[in-house]
Amino acid sequence: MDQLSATFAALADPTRRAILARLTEGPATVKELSEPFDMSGPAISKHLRVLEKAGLITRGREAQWRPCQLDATPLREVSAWAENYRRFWDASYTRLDALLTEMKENEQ
Amino acid sequence: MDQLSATFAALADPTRRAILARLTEGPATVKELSEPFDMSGPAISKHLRVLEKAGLITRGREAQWRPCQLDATPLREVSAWAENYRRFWDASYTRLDALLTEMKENEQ
DNA sequence: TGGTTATCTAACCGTGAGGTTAAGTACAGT
DNA sequence: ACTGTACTTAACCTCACGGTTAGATAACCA
Repeated sequence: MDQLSATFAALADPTRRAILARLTEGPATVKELSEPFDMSGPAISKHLRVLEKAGLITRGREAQWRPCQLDATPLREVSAWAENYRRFWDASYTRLDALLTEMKENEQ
Repeated sequence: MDQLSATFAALADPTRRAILARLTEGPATVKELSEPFDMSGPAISKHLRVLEKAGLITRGREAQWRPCQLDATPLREVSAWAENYRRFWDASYTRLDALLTEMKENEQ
């Protein structure tokens, strides 16, 4: 699976997006991350594994804790990918497109 | 499944992203969209169904054709979501963050 | 040493995703 | 009316996902 697909797949789950949102406030242990969810530990562990494989988090070791930290690097690609479609949803870009089309037609 | 999850899930497949890319050049029939892929018709039909349910394409009817058209509206949400993480990957934002942190520490 | 806490691994389960083939539907052209 | 083209539906297969429980591992604490 390519990087971008892995990133999108990781982001497709609301639990994982919530974990990322929590990590914007700083590192956290697995226990802390699992608090908000009515879900078993292993389930959270699996989500963290998915996020780690997608490169969205990194994990350390401190005694019996495995602190998680956000790594937003893959989101740069997501943002860049979406940007290529901005002109298809952004009204001002649409107007610009229309203007350019009109100019192109007039010059023929 | 919520809208954002559906959008991310739809984008997680490279075939579907390629279809969207093709549709930026204008509407296309199912046959045209399936040309680049070594894949059966029904497989493409399923991908189009996923894209349609995610609101990323709209479909018309013209005789025996079902032309597909890009609708990038859901990508606005994707872009907005990613923007919330920009400061975690963008170097200039990182420097700004560091500066703000330093200022905050100094004023205490 | 024993007990508690944090976390992961293993085995399992139900469901849905992504693919196939075969058959059905709908329209066009002759 | 017949044939071909475009597309969908139905049935099926395989496999990965998201969850579970039970047991293993590792570190701290008394």
